[in-house]
Amino acid sequence: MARPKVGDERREQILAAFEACVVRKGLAEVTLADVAEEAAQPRSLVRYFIGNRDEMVTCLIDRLLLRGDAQLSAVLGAGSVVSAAEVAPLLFDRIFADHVTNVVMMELWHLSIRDEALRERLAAIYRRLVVEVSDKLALDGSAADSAPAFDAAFTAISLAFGTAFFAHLGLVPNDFGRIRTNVNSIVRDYRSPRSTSPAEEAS
Amino acid sequence: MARPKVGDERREQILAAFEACVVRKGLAEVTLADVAEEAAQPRSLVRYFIGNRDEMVTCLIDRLLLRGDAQLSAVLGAGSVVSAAEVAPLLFDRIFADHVTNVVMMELWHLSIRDEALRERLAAIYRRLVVEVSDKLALDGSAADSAPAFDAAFTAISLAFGTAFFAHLGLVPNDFGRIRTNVNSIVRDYRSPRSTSPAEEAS
DNA sequence: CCCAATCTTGTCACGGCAGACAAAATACCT
DNA sequence: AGGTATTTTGTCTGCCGTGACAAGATTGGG
Repeated sequence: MARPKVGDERREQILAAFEACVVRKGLAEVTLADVAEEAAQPRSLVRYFIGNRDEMVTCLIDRLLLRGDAQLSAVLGAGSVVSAAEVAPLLFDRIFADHVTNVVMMELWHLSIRDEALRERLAAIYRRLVVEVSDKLALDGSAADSAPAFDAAFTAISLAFGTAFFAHLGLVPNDFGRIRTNVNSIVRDYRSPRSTSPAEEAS
Repeated sequence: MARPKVGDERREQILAAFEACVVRKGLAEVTLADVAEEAAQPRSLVRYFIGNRDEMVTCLIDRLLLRGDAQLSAVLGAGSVVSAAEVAPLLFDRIFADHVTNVVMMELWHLSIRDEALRERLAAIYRRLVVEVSDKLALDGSAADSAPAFDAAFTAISLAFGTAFFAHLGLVPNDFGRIRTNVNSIVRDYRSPRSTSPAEEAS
C-alpha cells in the first residue's frame, strides 16, 4: 500500500448523499450525477468507489435494513421491558414516528413489490418486531400457546402501521388517544377477547 | 367530421394496456414502447391519442381513482347497509381483498409521496370510506357526537389496511379470525371503550 | 529518490427513450 | 368524385444517464 485508503469514508459519504437524494426525489429519479452533486464530488468518483448503479442501490438497501434492525434493537432492548401499556407509545412515538424513516421504508416497500429477496428481508424486520413484542406480552401470563400473543402483537402493529401511512396522506383521527386505547385493549385482552355472536365469529 | 372517431376506444385500449404494464413492471419502468406493444399498436399511435407521457400518467391516475371511487360506491351503496358486524367482511373480503387493486394502490401511494395533488385525492378516497362507514355505524345509536364513530371507523380501516400491506410481505397472523374479532370490537364498542388505567390513558 | 498502490480528473461512446413531424391511408359527407 | 377530418405509418432528432477508460495526482514504503 502506498496511499491511505479513504474508500470506506468515501463510500459512507456517497451512500449518505444517495440516501438524501432518495428521500428527496425517490429512488427511481436519482441519477449518479445527483448523488455526486449531493456528495460534492465528481461523478466518476461515485463510480470508482461504489461501482455501477445497481451495486449502489444494493449497498443502500443493506445500509437501510441494517440501520432499521439496529434501531429496532435499540428500541426493544436496553431494559425497556414492554408491558402491555407500553406498546402504544412504543409503536406510535418511536417505531412509526419518524417521518424520514417512514419515507425511506415506503421507498423500500415499493421496491419490494417486484423484488422477492427484498420482500423477504422487509418481512423479516417486521416479523421480528411482531415476535419481540409478542414475547414480551407473553411474559405477563402463562405462555402455553404463543399464537394469540403473536396475533395480538401483529394486530397492534398493523394498526400502527396503517395509522402512520394514513397520517402521510393527512388523514388523521379526531383523537389519537382513541387509537392508542384500542391498541391497549388489543394487547391487554388478547387472552379473553370480548365475546362475539356466532354470526360475527363466522364473518 | 369525415372519419368516425375511434379515439375514445383507442384511448381506453391504450390506458388498459398502460395499466397492465404498470401492474407488471411498475410505473417508473413503463415506456411508451411497452404500452404500444401491450396494446399491439405502433408507438406513434400512443402519442397521437394520448399525448406525452405525463398526460398518459395523468389519464391513468384519473382512471384509477375514478374506478376506486366507483368500486367504493358499489360496495357501500346498493342496500348493503353496514352494521357493526359487517365491517370486517366489508374491509377484509372486499375493499382490501383484491391483489391487483392493492398493487395499483401501492403504486399510486408511492407517487403521492411527492405529489401533493395526488395525495389529496388519495386522502379523499380513504376519507370517504371512513366517513361512510362511520355514518352507518352512527345510525345504530344516537349520533350526538360523530367524532368517536369516525375514529372507530378510522381505526378499523387502518387496521385492515396495515394487515393487507403486511400480507403482501407474506406476513400474516396465525388466525385472521382474531383480527376480525378485534375489528368487530372496535366498531361495536367505540361508545364505551374498555376502561383503561389513567397511566395508560396518558400514554 | 523511486516505486507502487490508491485516488482523482476529465472525456468519450453507446443506448434508450421521449418528442416531433411528414406523409400516406382511411372513411364519411355532399 | 372530390373534399375533409381523422387515423395510421415510419422516421428522424436531441437529450440524458450509464458505463468505460486514459491520463494525471497524491501519498506512503523501500
